[in-house]
Amino acid sequence: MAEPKANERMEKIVSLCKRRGFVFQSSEIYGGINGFWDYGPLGAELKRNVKDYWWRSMTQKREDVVGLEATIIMHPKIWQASGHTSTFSDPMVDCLLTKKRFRADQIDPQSGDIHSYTGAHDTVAGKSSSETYSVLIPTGKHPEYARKVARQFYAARGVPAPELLGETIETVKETVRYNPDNGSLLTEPRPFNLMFKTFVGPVESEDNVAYLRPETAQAIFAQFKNVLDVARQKLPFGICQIGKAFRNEINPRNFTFRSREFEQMELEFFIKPDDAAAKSSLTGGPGTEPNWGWEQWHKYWVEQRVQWYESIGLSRDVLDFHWQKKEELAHYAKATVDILYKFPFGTQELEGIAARGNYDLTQHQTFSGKSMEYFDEETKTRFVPHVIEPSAGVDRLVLALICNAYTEEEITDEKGVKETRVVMKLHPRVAPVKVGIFPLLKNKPELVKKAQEVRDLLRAEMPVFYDDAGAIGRRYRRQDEAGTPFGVTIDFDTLGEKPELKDTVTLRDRDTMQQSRIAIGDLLPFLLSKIR
RNA sequence: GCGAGCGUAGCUCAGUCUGGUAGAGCAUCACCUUGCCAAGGUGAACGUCGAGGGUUCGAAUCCCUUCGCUCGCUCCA
Repeated sequence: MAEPKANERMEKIVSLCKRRGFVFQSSEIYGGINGFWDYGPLGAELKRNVKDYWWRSMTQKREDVVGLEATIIMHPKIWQASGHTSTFSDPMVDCLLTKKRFRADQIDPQSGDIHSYTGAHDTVAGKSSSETYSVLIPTGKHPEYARKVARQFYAARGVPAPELLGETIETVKETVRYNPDNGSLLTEPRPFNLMFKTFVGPVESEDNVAYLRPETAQAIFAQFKNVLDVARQKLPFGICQIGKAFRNEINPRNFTFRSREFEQMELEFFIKPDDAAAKSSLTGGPGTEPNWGWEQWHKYWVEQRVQWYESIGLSRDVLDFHWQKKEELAHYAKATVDILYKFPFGTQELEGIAARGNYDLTQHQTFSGKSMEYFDEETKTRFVPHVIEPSAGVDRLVLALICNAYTEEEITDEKGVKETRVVMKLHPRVAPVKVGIFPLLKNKPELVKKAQEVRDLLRAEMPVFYDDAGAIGRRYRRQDEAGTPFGVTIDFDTLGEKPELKDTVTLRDRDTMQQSRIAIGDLLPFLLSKIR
């Protein structure tokens, strides 16, 4: 449960995101658009750092994963094969009395007597309604049951003491048009297309309907054979992709957490089926066992991913893990682990790591008629590879990093005055700006000149922010809110006022506010070691 | 999609009940001041009060519609 305090915290975070330029509402000048968000200067850097680091962790630091960048719009058959066309367009119906919503295909067929009315009026109040309405009751049940429900319906439409008009009774079998709970008529089924639809080519005809992808994963399966042919990889190996996905969420919520346009980082790690793996003696990728089955690979990837989160500042104690129970699993999944973050608005999923068997490749083999089989030279067997899928939401992760970094500290200065310091304790790896550079005083040209030299030295290698406005303490605090992990101040000692300190600067640590003296020549190696 | 609440300067909010042509604090910019942890001085800029329509001599304020945000329900592949 989100307590009021948690809600307050979230509001402060949203406010800081706007004030400092992490996140803006999309199309704000036109009143905004529900479920879409933009990243401002700091947010864009932060998100890019997250994606770059993930990409490097997958493709650069491993031998056994290669990248892919596929289009957002693909052949519509892909979504038939994946099952999205059917499961993403459930018709929904609402109860006309209670407004409760049902999936139309989940209503049990019922039989009984339908009592229909052409309207109702209340002569005393002088109100009437000509809306038609009907109620289903089991055959033989007293008609008053139906009339009671109908009176409630008309009462809710402004007829205080309704006298029912034009009652007719009809016996029906196997209807799904009535609410099983109270017999009330439901609305007409309305399609809920959770995939964004568009048309390829200038003519809007049913023949050229296409969809904006609701996930990036299917492109990996669809291109599996091509990648296999060119990448000189043997099982086990993975294909990863970062890209936009689109879902027409019924109800976007919780800031950027559930957006209609969002970005995913997905890996499909292909492995041998257990029986083929058991016969194997060749080693796979670095640090891997030759004959691991899907359970071991699944656990391996869960651990890999948790370590990755730790390396950007999300420790195990702010994460949560949910091993899905048998009955929660999608029918094709053998196991799924959700990695969750404890957001102020509740503990919510960042990443799902699913063991999907060979379901997806088999589906595409069936729908495309093209073989998805892999020939294992060692065991001389042919099979459709199985897959482990770590699938993470970039925007959710960025939001988690922002929430996790947001810190308010009570500071007591030397005069004993208390104040609050707001600091974004982002890990240096993902922080948008790595170092702030400040001349102690801006009206001393020699300080400014030296500070600009330091700025030019560093900005070739990392994002820096140069600031000479106002008091030095104020500049430090401004960078605290931006999450800049280090501050460098150029003072008169840098210029050689005390000869032994010539060409040294003050290095200030964001989290501890500790200051130390460091030679300008040592700055770059020091900073690079912290941000890589 | 339903219900409730909210929407006024970059941010936090007052003003709305009792219509009379928009305010505070912080932030921003310039100059002065500045000797390492923000809120000294002087000056400046900043809102068609979410949008549209209506009532009225006159609307931030009353009415209707709409968009957005929050919470609950629903949904969650």
